Amino acid sequence: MGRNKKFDPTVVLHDIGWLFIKNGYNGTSLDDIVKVTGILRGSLYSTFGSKLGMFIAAFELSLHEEDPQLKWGLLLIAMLEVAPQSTKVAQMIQTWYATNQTPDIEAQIGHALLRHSGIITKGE
Amino acid sequence: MGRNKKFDPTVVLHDIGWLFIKNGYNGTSLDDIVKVTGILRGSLYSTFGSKLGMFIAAFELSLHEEDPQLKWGLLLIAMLEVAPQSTKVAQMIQTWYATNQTPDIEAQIGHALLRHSGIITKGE
DNA sequence: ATTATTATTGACTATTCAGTCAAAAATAAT
DNA sequence: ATTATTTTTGACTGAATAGTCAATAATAAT
Repeated sequence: MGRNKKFDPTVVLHDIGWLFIKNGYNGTSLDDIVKVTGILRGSLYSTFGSKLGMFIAAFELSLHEEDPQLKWGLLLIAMLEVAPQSTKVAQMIQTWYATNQTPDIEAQIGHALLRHSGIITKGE
Repeated sequence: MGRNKKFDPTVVLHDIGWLFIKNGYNGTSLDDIVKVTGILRGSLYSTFGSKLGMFIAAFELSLHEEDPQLKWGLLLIAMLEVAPQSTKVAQMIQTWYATNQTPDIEAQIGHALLRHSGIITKGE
């Protein structure tokens, strides 16, 4: 009963995820998110609860999906910016790490960060 | 002529550096910096010009010093948070990378990030 | 001792921030 | 068609933000 959402949360979370990757977590404002998604703050808050809720939902989505760019981008931001202020995010990273531990995992992370910061590109 | 500084900029930059490591760049406010250093904003601005100037000075110092914790902490923050909004910082990282490129550099970066985020500790 | 120069002080500003909420709109269920 | 329920809307709030600046204090150079 009542109306249905006008937007697809999954689509919106992709937009939000890429925005966090571009600007960082603390570097992204809610006005930025409103602008990028076209969804007004009230709707965003009623769906995701808080800015942190938006990050967590986008991060979780990225872990259950195929796009490695999105996943690595959000992982880096989660590790460096968000984990210190959210035990839930810290636990999510822990879980991911426990599941994905390989001999070259550190090199993979380092590679992702070098790519993220633009110091190396594609093949390099 | 005129009075000399009451504080040692090098000491202050260490305090600022550790604060940036703890809270991130965008997560650190000038009130935080004032509190930690005991130096009022006017003096900080007349010495370092801007918040970005404070980061750059602390980062540069860390690259010319011995403390690896400080250096790696600021490198991570520089790569993930600051480089996207400062070409100067991006160049500093480039220069550092060109000079310190080794076969295991990516693993080193990944290791530093895992440590920073508390996912691994000391020996692990 | 005077003075020109520099540093300190901290109140102030204008802007941006995350988050709220009452009203309006839409619609699923009956 | 009515109604109960949900979503949307966007103006609003109080707090925090980076940065400024005129006044004051200190002092190095003369």
